[in-house]
Amino acid sequence: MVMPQDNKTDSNANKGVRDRLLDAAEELFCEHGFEGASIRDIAASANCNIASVNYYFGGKEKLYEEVWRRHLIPMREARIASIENVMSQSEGQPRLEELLRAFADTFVGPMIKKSARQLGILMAREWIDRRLPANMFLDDVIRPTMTAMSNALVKVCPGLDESKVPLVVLSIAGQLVQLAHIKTMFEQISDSGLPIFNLAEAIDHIVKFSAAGIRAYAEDKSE
Amino acid sequence: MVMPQDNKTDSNANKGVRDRLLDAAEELFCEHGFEGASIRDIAASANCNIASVNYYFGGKEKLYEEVWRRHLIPMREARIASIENVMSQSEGQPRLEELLRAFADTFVGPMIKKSARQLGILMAREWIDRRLPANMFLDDVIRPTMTAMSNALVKVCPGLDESKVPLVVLSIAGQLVQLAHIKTMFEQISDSGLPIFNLAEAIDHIVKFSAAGIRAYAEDKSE
DNA sequence: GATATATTCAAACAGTCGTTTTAAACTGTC
DNA sequence: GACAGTTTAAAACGACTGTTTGAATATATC
Repeated sequence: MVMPQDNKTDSNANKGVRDRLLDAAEELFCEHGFEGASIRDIAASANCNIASVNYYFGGKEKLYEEVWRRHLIPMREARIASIENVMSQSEGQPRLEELLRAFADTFVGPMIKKSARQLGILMAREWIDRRLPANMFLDDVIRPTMTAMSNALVKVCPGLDESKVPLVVLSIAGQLVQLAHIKTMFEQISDSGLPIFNLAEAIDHIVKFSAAGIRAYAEDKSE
Repeated sequence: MVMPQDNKTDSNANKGVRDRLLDAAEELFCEHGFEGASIRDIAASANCNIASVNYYFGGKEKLYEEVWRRHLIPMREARIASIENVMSQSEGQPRLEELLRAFADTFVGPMIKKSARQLGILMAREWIDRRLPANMFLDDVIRPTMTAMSNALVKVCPGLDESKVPLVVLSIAGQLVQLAHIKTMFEQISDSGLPIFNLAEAIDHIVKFSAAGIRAYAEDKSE
C-alpha cells in the first residue's frame, strides 16, 4: 500500500512519472541535444526506470515530440495575445515602437528568462536539426504569428506594403535570436574582452533600429 | 609498387587520405552534427580505413578541430579584405549601403553558396554546441571582423557613436544568419504556403533596412 | 481475500560508438 | 634484395546506445 506520492511538497516529487520524464527530457534535450541526451540519463534525472520511457511514450522520438507539444500552442497564444494586447491600446493606433517592443519581449522572453530559457535553446537546436514533423513548427507557431504580426504592422504603420512584412519579420526575429545566442555565449565566456552586454539596452536598440528600418519602407510609398 | 595516385583526374581521389578525411568530415559533421557523424561513416565516405582518423589526427575531436582550422583564418581574411576593399573605393567615402552590401555578401556567402554552405551550417551548430576551444571563434574571427567593421562604420557614417557599433553588428549579423536558416528551411519544406523566397531581394532588404536603422543613430547625435 | 489491471524493475538484447591492437603492405634508401 | 620508416588493413576492445522482456509489485474492483 503506497501513497501515490501526493503528500510531498517538492515540486518534482509530487508529479507523476510521465510529467517528471517530460521535465527531465526537456532539460537534457536542451543541454545535450537529441542524440547527446540518453534515455538512461533522462530516466535517472526523473528518478524512474529506463523502461518507463517506452512504457509511457513508446520511444525516445515520441518523448521528444511530447516535450514540444507541451509548448507549441502556449507559445503561439502568448505571441498573438501580446500583439493583440498592444493593438487594443492607444485607441487601436499604438506607436510602431510599442508593437515592436511587445513582439520583442514575448519573442525573447522564452529565450532568456531563466525559467523558460531551455525552450529557446531547444528551439535553436530543432531549427538546425529537424526531428519534429516538418511543418509542426510552421503550422503551429510561425504562420499564425506571422499573420498576426502582418496585420498589426500594416495597421500601425500605414504605407507599409504587406508583401514586405515577411522580410521585416525576418529582420526582427533574426536580431532577437542572435541576441539570445550572444547572451548565452557571453555567459559561457566570462572575459570576452568585448564590451559588456546589457540586455535591456540591446532590446531598446533592436526596437529603435527596426522601427527606423520599417519606416524606410513606409516612406518609400510616398515617392 | 603503387603510384601515390596523382595521375587521376577525380578531384577527390588525387588528394591524400588526410585531406579526403577532412573533406568527408566537414560534410558529415555539417549534416549530422559532431555526435551524429560517426568515424566509420566519415572513413567510409573518404574511402579509407577507420583507424586512419586516429593515425592522422589522434581522435575524433582533433579531427573536428582540424576541420575548423582550415577555415577560420581564410574566413576572417575574406571579411576584412571585403571591408577594406569597399573602403578604398569612392575616394574613401563610400555610401553606407555599399559597406553593408559588401559585409552581407561575404557574411552570407559561405552560408548560401552551394560550395561553401556546409561551413555556414557547421558554424550554426558550433554556435549552439560548443566543442572548439572557447575563444577560438572569438579571437580568430569575431573580434577582428568586429573591429574592422567598427572602424569602417564610423568612417562611412559620421555621427555614429562607436559604442553603438556592437549592437549594430549584432543586428546585421542576426538578420543574415536568420536569412541563411530560413533559406535552408524553405529548401526542406517545398510547399510552405509562405510567400516565395528570393535571396537577392532579401539581401537588398537587409541592406536597406539596416542602413535606415543605423542612420537613426547618426541623426540622434545632432539633437 | 481474490482478481484484474497498471505500473515498476532489473536484466538482457542487438547495435553502434571511438579507440586500440597487431599484422600486413607499401615507400624510399642503401 | 635487405632494411628502415610510413601507411593501410581487419579484427577486437570495452563502453555506450535504444528497446524489449518477463517477473515482481502496486493499485483498483469486485
